[in-house]
Amino acid sequence: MPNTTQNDAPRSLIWFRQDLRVKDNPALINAAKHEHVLAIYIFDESLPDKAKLGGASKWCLHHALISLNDALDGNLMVVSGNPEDVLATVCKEHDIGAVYWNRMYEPWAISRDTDIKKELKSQGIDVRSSNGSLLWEPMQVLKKDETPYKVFTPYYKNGCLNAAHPRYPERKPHIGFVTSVEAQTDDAKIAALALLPTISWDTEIDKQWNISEQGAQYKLERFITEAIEDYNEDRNIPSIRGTSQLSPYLHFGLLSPNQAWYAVHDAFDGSREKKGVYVYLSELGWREFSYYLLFHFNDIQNRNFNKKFDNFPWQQNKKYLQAWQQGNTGVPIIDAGMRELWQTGYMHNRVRMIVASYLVKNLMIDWREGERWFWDCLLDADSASNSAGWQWVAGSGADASPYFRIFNPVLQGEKFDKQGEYVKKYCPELKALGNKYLHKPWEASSEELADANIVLGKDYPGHLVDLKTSRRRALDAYSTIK
DNA sequence: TGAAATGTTGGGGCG
DNA sequence: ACGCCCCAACATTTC
Repeated sequence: MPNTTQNDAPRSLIWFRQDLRVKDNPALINAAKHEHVLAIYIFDESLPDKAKLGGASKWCLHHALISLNDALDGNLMVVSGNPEDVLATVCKEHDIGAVYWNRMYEPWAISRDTDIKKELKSQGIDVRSSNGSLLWEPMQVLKKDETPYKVFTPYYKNGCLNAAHPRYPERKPHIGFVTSVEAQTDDAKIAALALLPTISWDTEIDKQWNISEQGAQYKLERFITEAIEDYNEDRNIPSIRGTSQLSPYLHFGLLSPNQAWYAVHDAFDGSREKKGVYVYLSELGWREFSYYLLFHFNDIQNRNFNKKFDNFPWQQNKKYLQAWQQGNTGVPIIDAGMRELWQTGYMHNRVRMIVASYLVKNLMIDWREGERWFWDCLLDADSASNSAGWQWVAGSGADASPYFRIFNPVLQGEKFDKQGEYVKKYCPELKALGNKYLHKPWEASSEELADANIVLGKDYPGHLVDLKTSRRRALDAYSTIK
């Protein structure tokens, strides 16, 4: 940080939030320059509804905290409460002279942090925030006229790629901890936050995800050695591991985007020529763009970016919404995706787009319903990416997919899940159905269904809505607002 | 990071 | 050999 002299208070505090790692953590590096460091995580249950974690997210957080505490040799103080009160008390009790954190960009977090900064400063404490979760911060990328970009490509190419290079990842600093019984934590103390589910739906998830800083590094290495070269093609196929699967780690900051960005760059000698490399880096760019939009146009979580959509005749239909949520729409690729989400807390990206298009267009249900369900169910739930993604699909977002671009889930299934491996994994009742009707069982004859031991409406649902007429209906609705 | 509708072309069957 | 029709296959436009 230029032109700032280091505060020479002997004791500093680092407030961990969504940066649960010891490597490449700017706030931790700053805090560690002091003789003694108090590390704290504050679990706040009084957050606004929009910010309250869903079950899968909580599960992730639990493991992330265990991992962080471990990396800090048991010196992560873990408490429940209101951050403003907790910080004021802890700073007093432990004679803290400087407080550090990495910035968050959700509007509620910005206003909370602003208040806390003011309060702590009034107590004579030095407070500094750093950038620990974005490659380029929203305020530093603007058009020539000083206004924010609204279209991805110029934002990324002219704004980001021409700006100063992102920070190169830094090492874990040497840390001298405050010695205090109160600041010592064991696993039981983290367990007491009750972040784990009371019924154990998480055994499957447990096998698939190693939520730790080390686990993030493994995933990143696997991605670079095994998947990135064919990323451009393979990322579309839900039955294979063609995507990076780094989103949960990025969300909680077990991995910084800088670590991902430079690991990929360095592995390919700094060249972006390989298609998969270029495309992956631009996916990190989309993540940046989501935060950028959230920062500059801060109501994208609740409001249509494109105001025309305020008049869109969304349908309220509990039955349709529930069928979608439970994976009982009768459209195999949709149901497989929604069941994957429910069972594993994750959904393949291609399938996320397909199920979102189906909800918003074929069922004509408000994107906010989908956004809320994803928020509740996803391990990697992230309000910036989630709201930007849903608005993109709905057509109401900045640089969105045009409304008339409607996915046909049958064609998408036939294109990206040819052999039905993905569908059959989550809809095992369709196991014996041949490829011809696998993605459209409602068109199979009763003999073919009988051969596959399926009675539609009993073993597997009949389809909720006709794809052709519901598509037509959505287009007609769109013409009323354009 | 669509899909359907519509338009164009060219080969082959056929009188 | 020729024109006509049909219809894939591909291209373009439209939603």
